[in-house]
Amino acid sequence: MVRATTIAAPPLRRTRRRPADVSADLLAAAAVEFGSHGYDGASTRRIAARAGAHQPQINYHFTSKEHLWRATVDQLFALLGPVPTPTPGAGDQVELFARMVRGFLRFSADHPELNRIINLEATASSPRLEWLVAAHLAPRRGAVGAQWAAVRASGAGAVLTADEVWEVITSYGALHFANEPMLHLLGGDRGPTGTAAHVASVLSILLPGGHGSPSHQ
Amino acid sequence: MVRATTIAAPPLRRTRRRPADVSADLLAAAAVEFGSHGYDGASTRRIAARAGAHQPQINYHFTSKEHLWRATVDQLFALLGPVPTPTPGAGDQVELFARMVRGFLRFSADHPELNRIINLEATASSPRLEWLVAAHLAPRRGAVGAQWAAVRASGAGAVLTADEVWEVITSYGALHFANEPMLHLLGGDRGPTGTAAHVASVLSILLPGGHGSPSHQ
DNA sequence: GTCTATACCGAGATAGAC
DNA sequence: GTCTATCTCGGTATAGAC
Repeated sequence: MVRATTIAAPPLRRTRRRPADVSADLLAAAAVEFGSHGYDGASTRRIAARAGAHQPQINYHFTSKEHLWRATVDQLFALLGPVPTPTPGAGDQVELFARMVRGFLRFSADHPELNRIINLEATASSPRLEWLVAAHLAPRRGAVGAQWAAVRASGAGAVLTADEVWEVITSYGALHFANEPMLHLLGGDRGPTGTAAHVASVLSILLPGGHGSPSHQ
Repeated sequence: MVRATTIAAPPLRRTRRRPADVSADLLAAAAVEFGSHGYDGASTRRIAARAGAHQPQINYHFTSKEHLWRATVDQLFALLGPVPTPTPGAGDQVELFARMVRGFLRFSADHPELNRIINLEATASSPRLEWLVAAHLAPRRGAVGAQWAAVRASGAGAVLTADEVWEVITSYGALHFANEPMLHLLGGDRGPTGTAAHVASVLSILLPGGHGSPSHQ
C-alpha cells in the first residue's frame, strides 16, 4: 500500500526549478495560450498550469497579466532576431530581401504564436495594439520598406508598393502558419513539404523573375 | 421643476421596439463586439448595451452566447450572398472569377466584422471552428476551387494552386480590411481610394494579364 | 416580451505561512 | 521563491414581477 503522506502529492508540482526556468516556462506557456485564445480569452490559471506552475507565480514574476503579455511578445521578437539595418552598397539587394523573407517565414512556421498574437490584437484599437505597433511593428515595417526600395531601384521586384509587400509577407505569408488549425480543417496539403512550397509561392509573387529557390539551406 | 416620476427614467430604455428589431440590433452589435474582441473577449453585457437592450434579452432571443455567435456568423454570410454555383459553359470564366473576387472584397470592406470573426477563431481548434468550416467555409472553398480550375483551363490566371488562390483572397485580400486598426496605426494610405487600389492589387496577383479594371461598377 | 434582481462561476490579484 | 487560502470583480444565465 502507498503511505498516506505520499498519496497527498501536489497536483502539478514538479522537481523544483531555478527561478529563471520558471520564468522561461511561463513565457513559453503564455505564448501558446495568448496565441490560441487572445489576451482576454487566455487565463493566467491555464498558463500557469501549462507551465507546471501555480497561478500566483505569474504575478510574482511578471507583476500582472498585461506585463506577462508584453514580455511574451518581447521574447518572441527577440527570437525572430534584430531588425535588419540597411547596408546601402553591400551585395545583392534582391538576395538580401529574399533572405529576409525566407527567414521570417521559416520563423513563422516554427513559432506561429507570434503572428497569432499580432493578428488577435489587430482588429481593435487598444493600448496593447499601440504599444505593439510602436515598439515592434513600425521599426520592422521601416526596414522592409527600405529593403523593398532597394530592390525596386535595382529594377527587380513586382509592381507593388511597400505597403502591399508588407501585407503580402505578413498576411498571405505568415497566416498560412498562424491559421493552421483552420486551414487544416479546410483540407489542402500541409506539412514540411508544404512549408517550402509556401515560401516559394510568396517569393514568386514578390520577385516574379526568380530568386525563389537559391540558397535553399 | 421636473416631477419625480419623470426623473426616474430607465438608464438605456428606448422607445419600445418590435421583437424582430431587437434581434436585428443584437446581431449587429454582436458582429462588432465579436469581431473586435473575439468570442471569449466579447461580453454579452457590452453587446446588449451597444444594442440599447438589456443583457438577459440575449438569452431570451438566442438562448445562449454560443447561439448568438452562430446566428451572427450566419447573418453575415447571408449578407455576403449565396455560394456561387458552377455554370460550366456560361460566359467568360475569367470575368466570373474576377467578379466574385471583387464582390467578396467590397463586402469585406463594408463588413470587416466577418473576416475578423473568422480570423479570431482560426488560431485554435474548437467546436466553433469546426462548425464554421463545415457550415460556411468549406462550401465556398469548393466553389472558389471550381472557378479557379475553369480560369486555369482557359489559359489565364497566375501559376498558383487553388489553395494558394484561396489564401491570397482571404488573407492578403480580406485582412487589409479586417486588420484596419493595426494597419492604420502603421501608417500607409487608407480610405475609399485605397480600397479600389487594394482590390486591383489582389486581382493583379491572381490575373496578371489584366482583368483588373473592367466593369468597375 | 421586457425588466430587475440575483445566482453561480471563474477570472486576476493579494496576504501570509512556509 | 513557493504555495494555500481568499478577496473582489465581472462574466453568463435564470427567476419571477410586470
